[in-house]
Amino acid sequence: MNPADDIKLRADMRSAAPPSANGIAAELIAVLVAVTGSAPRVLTIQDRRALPSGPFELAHRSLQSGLRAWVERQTRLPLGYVEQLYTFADRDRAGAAAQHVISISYLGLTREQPASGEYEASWDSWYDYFPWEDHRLGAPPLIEEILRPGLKAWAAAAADRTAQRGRRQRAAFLFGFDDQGWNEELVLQRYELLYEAGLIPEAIRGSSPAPASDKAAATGKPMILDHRRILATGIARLRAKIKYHPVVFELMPDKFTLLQLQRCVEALAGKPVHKPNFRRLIEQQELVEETGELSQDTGGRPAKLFRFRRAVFAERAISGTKLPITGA
Amino acid sequence: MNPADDIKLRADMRSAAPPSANGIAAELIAVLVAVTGSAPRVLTIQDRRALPSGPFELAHRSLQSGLRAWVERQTRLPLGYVEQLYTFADRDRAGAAAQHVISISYLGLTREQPASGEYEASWDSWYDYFPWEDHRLGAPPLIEEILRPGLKAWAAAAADRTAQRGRRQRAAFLFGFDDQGWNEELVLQRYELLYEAGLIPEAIRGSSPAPASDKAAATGKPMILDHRRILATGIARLRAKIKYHPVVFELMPDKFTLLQLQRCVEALAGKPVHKPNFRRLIEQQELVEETGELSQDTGGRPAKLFRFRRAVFAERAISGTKLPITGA
DNA sequence: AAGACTTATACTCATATCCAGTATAATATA
DNA sequence: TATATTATACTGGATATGAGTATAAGTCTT
Repeated sequence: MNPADDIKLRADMRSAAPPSANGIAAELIAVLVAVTGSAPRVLTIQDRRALPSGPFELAHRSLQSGLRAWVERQTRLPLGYVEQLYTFADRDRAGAAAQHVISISYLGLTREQPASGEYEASWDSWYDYFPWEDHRLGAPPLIEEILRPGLKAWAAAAADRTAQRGRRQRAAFLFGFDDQGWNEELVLQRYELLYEAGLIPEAIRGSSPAPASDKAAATGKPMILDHRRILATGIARLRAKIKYHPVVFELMPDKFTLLQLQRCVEALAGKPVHKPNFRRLIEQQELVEETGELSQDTGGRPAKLFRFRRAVFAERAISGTKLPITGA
Repeated sequence: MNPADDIKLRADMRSAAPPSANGIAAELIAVLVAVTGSAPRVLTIQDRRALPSGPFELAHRSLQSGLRAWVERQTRLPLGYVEQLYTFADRDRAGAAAQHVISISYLGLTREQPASGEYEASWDSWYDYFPWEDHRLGAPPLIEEILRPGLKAWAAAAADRTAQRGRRQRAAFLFGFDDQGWNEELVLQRYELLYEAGLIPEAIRGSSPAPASDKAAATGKPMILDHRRILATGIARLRAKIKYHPVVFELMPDKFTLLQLQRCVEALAGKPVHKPNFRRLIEQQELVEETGELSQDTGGRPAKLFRFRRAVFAERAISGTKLPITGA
């Protein structure tokens, strides 16, 4: 890809240090997540086509604290939870220009804030980028209508019969064809399958994000370079994490109803959750306590407001919690 | 690339490639694991005080393939499974010299080979470095005899009563005091607790690994810099992984008995496994198939030899498997 | 004001999973 | 021949999990 592009992308977020003759440049890429109501959101820049990234600075004690400081300075968002995702240095990921760049990606959770308006940053539903991942109202029609035929064609194009069968099985397993069930954690694997099958615009080398067409919309909004892959990694990690780690609360306001909490989990998991079981697990584990107040804007019977018991966080953070999201 | 670079598996580990004026140096650190009989082993160099590391080279398509090539050339070990662990760039991790170094650590599984004798590399039981992690014969006495008093003193030294209580609880939870149960996955947390409590020699800044004393032996063999922390990360990751991913087979010879497989799992988990349940799960999932042969050197009734069904690997690698290791 | 509708909250039940214990078969060794 | 060691098979019980149903307490519509 064209170096000029690359610079411009980050005109707003400060440019990464250019690689010197001997050394290697390092940059941080952040997947910042918030949830508003029932929408899982991710912070993007550059007309929603890029994840925020910034140079690695040596001024900080650790990578993590460096990222934290950088994000909080740029967006004024208080970061609740930060976790390293993956480090990339693939030679072909960005063409010649990026050969000497190491990208360290992070997942960060925050409460959405109107702030961060500066730098043309915006919060977008992550299902804009992965429309096939939202199964809260059942499997999205586009899977049967567009992805399945596309994957079928790709499978048929394999060299021999064994390879064809392998491709079909892989596609069927990942996308839950033939009632195989939907495993919401396989976000990255699904994206990479579609990529391999040529259904993702980014897969066409050197192509700049194409203008939106109907078909393109079905395979999700593109991003520059491999940013969509990094986003997929972040979503997958978060979906896995919420099952045994009380990180959901980092995304909630101070006071919330149990249904709000459930909606938040559903937004992340992309799956409906059984209400009675959800409540049973939450209360059983003593993760929350009543505030004594009631929420009036439920539209029905007022709901009790709860607060996360920060006290348990320390212990539960290491021991783990449970949420009723079926594995496969 | 220059072979001379890469060669030495770093005879003198201290200095990674010197950072240039503008750039940053990157290095790879590998936690290579094998299992012999009932001993979980890790490949070390430098008189068993360091993990193998090497420079990051730009010649490879990806970080992962770079690591693979490097390890296989250096040790002649076929790497079965490779996974990225974590990327460190902590400013204080190695003193001033390493300020500009980014370390990318990897976990690699292999079948142990007498090879790799070159470069003073050796295979050591990882319980030499973490003697408190081996609970196959029950909790090691050193926990009650040495660690518990040490942790108790550390807790008492906290500022106020609340902090004291917090420390006590954390220690009790991590080490399973008062019958809280042992969670084998918390390897890193336990190491860091001991580090924080000043019970780990590496915690004393600038101290070179002290000569072995009785007490030092109880807190495990030291390593240089933060290598022991990286090893702890690798062990923790592997212990978590074997529960839902069929990676154990990467450590087994082609043909094996079910008891050998169980011993391997026990070696990694540091916990005994219930034999009937273990066998049921393995066979139920059709992970293995009989070879038809029998092993005579069991000492008792000859055992059937099994072989891993590589066919399932592809699917199971994404869907997951189960092993009967109790979580906590 | 009545009825419909939405949401909160509580309870029950069947099933799957998992843990643990026990029994028996086949071989080596004393 | 007796004993120890290992392989292999079977059985019961506690617990977790998934799904369904019922009732209470409000709002909204007509």
